Amino acid sequence: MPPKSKRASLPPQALDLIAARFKVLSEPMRLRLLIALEAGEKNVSDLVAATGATQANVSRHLQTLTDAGILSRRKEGLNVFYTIADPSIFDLCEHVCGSLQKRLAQQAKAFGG
Amino acid sequence: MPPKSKRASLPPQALDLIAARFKVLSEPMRLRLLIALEAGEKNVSDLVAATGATQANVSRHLQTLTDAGILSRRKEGLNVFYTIADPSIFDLCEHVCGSLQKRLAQQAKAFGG
DNA sequence: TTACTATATGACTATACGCGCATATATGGA
DNA sequence: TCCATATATGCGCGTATAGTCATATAGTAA
Repeated sequence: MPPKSKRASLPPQALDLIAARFKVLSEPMRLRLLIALEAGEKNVSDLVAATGATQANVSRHLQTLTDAGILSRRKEGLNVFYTIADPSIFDLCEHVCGSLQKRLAQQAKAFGG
Repeated sequence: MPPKSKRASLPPQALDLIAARFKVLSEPMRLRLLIALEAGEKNVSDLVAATGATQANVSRHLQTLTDAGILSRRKEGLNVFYTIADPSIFDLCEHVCGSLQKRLAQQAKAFGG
């Protein structure tokens, strides 16, 4: 998103793209896959083991993340290895987490914690 | 999200919260409302005019954003005014936009643009 | 070739969600 | 009181999507 001065005139198309990006990150299982991949390249079987999900389900989510440009694929024999292609998403996640922590802390205080 | 060193041990519950946050931001209409509100407090009628959406639809999205702690409500007579309660979301949006621009530029170059 | 492994995908179900319509709930004025 | 205005909400529809199961595809080895 452009800086504030230009934001109000964003074409609807651009907002759709930004929203789509957020949507890709809005599934816990996909976040799990990303975190598992932060330590480095892994193949599908590794990710199935790391997440406890079905192989089919893992494959689908990996496809979604790859289509979004967040992951990249590398085929090697029978295996397919996935890597983080856009590390900036972790900045995003940390940002969100900070915001959530602040809010939860406020709520806790309001409750008398 | 915690820094990389602690990220791998995040409880599933935390990931659900983060994913939920992203989901709130994954609707173009909600982004439109946020951008409209960045200029300052507005009531529902203003936002209906600004977005061209139905009053019912605007009300629903405002509720979603308020429940997420992103907006805050202030009632004044017949009107209800909404404000950005968590300005940090704009940092998020800019981050996403930068990432998208980089990727689209690469694709354009790969296409011979 | 056949058998085996790793990954992807078609079909299906269940659920969630955005939207519109109508209506309910305030609040203020005559 | 009665009416108008501003906002919220119950209901239904259509669509999107996560998940599972079974199967297809691709690569390896014998």
